Amino acid sequence: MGVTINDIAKAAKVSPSTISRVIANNPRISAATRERVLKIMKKMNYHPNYIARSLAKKSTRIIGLVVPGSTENSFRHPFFPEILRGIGSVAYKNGYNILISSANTAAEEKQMAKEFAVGGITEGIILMTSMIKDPAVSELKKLKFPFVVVGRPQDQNEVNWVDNNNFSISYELTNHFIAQGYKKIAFLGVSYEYTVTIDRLEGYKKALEDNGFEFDADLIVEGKFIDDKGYDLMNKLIEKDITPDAVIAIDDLIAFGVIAAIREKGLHVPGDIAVAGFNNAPLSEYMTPSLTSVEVNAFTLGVKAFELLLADIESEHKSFNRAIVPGELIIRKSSIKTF
Amino acid sequence: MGVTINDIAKAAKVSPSTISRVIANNPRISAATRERVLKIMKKMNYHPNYIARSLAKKSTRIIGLVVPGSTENSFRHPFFPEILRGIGSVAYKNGYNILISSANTAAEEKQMAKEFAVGGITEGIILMTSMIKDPAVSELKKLKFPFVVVGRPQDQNEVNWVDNNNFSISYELTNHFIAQGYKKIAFLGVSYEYTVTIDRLEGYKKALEDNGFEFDADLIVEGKFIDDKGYDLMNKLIEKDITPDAVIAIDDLIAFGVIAAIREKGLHVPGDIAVAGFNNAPLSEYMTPSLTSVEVNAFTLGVKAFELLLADIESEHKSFNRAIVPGELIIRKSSIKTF
DNA sequence: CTTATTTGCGCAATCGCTTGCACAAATTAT
DNA sequence: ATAATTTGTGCAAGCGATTGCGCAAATAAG
Repeated sequence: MGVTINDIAKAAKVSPSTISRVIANNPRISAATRERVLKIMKKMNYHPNYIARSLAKKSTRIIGLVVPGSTENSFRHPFFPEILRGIGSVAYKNGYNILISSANTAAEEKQMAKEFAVGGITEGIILMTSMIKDPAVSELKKLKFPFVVVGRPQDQNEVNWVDNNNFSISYELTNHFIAQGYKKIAFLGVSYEYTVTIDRLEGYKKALEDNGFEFDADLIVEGKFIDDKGYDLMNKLIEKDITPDAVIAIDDLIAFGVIAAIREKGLHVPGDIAVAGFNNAPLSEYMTPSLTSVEVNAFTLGVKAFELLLADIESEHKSFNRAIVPGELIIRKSSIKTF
Repeated sequence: MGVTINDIAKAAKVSPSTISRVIANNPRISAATRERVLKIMKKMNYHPNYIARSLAKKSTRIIGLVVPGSTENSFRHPFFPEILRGIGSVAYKNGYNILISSANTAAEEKQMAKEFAVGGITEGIILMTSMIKDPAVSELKKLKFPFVVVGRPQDQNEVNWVDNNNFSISYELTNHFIAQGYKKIAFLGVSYEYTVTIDRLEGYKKALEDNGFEFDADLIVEGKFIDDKGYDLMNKLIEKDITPDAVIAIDDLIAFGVIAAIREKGLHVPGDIAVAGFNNAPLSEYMTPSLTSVEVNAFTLGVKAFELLLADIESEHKSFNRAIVPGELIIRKSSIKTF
């Protein structure tokens, strides 16, 4: 089918090794033969077979990206594409391509991660998960395969990871409400399986504590990032006859639903209930009222993730590194007290 | 490093071929040895090397995804992640993984597509481009490599492609405005390099024509999907002292900017100027006013793209196929005439 | 003008797995 | 009981590259 290195060798009347060395720019090849070979390669429309090369060199220049659940679900949230953008931007510069796994369950995710690792396809893996106990993480740890996790993992000192300063940014956001005189601040969308929500919840608690507020478990509503709708979560609160004066949603998409639920009750945002989210969804600034949120710089998270991964791949001596990408509180109208 | 098929062979005191046949579930292997080998494989923690297998079998179970410009830019728009979701959902079921190219220029894009194809890495390529003259398309055509284009390509009868019914859906949208009595309908974000915008523009023109309206070139503003801001495009119109009573934006993200520009002039949407977009961005329904748009079912586009590609990869006799995924006009408040 | 280096290239093993062919042993047919 | 099949494995040649080692010719050093 394709023309191989041997075909070129024959045509150029040299050995295949010479061709290989021409391709590799090996200085031991004379300028004359180099030129001649290159010309023949061009004429015969030769292109190296990456699979064969990878086998021989034991290096593929491919990194794996394993996303939680299926790509089908994950990419529904703008956060993931942003990460991918970030990874892609640096990966390209370093000559790496990205292989995306498709898996549906946590078990499959682990399986895919394993195959990527032991199968010799990828040189390293970026794991987009922040589940407290992720089977893929323990698997990769066991295999001693280069990988980095996006989102603080439980065993944070034994893996590479990148994350935001979720604790402090949530602390800051909560303080923003308190400073304006809000007293009954609800926190919606907590899932104890994800460190990201745990960290944000802790920041919230600490802010309450530092301001002499009592923590009220009734103001916390559990729910998942992607699967649950903010509308339903807010209604859970309403059904229990609890009316906060401010709501922190774990994600902007949740916040949108929250606002819808509030309005359905005839109340106003921020007049009656102030609202803020996280992750600064693309359109949060365009809504009415514009939504206070936290920019998590997902793009940068992706960049840092790749950089850590590359360092891991290239380093001789294992060490575990992390990168904390600061989030930025973006105060907009939905959280500003009106008089 | 890893344990190979030979290690297993030695441990099981059989030949490597037998191991390979066990893995391949070849019926000529007796149940007894099969069991024994499987047990040893498990115990020694063996996993097949996909690179070696791919080389031997000349099949990788990987498809390539080539995106226009860099992933860095493309994934900024929700459309691409949606396509990816769709592709991923079917690819997974068929045991395919997805390799994403990162390229910055059209030339690099062509180069990547070529490498994916001739390099033996991928078995087929999905090209996310709808540029009129895409060098990657002609390259792949020349190579006779399986690929499908997302977006109607110029040589639509000589490649596989998927797309929306852009012409008719745009026709419908324009009619929606006309039916309500709008008379001066602007069309923002036309780029003559992309068939998608051309098709939509044609639908718009046809609707004007069918209703006895004269086409007014002054109402057309050129601009690019991702790079240009709707705010600037709308201001180009305003600067020329042209005030339409309705605006069709080539994309919702453009529409958002358009609305901002309109408001800055002290005008109202839809009171003074009605607005509609395309691609039904996730938050279009939540804005105030909610934005009339066209759902393009990008997920389905991705699904169809993969299906066509798979058919191409597996088919003996080449034929060119297409899939038209209907878009749906979603009428919301931004385009409803108020009295 | 030797001897030591450097330069330029070929040999052949290797990367880990697949597969057509061969062939003995076991099974079935005659 | 012999011939014809079927069953179960092994041999060895690929797949298309890379690379350590060796060696002759060219160049530099003494």
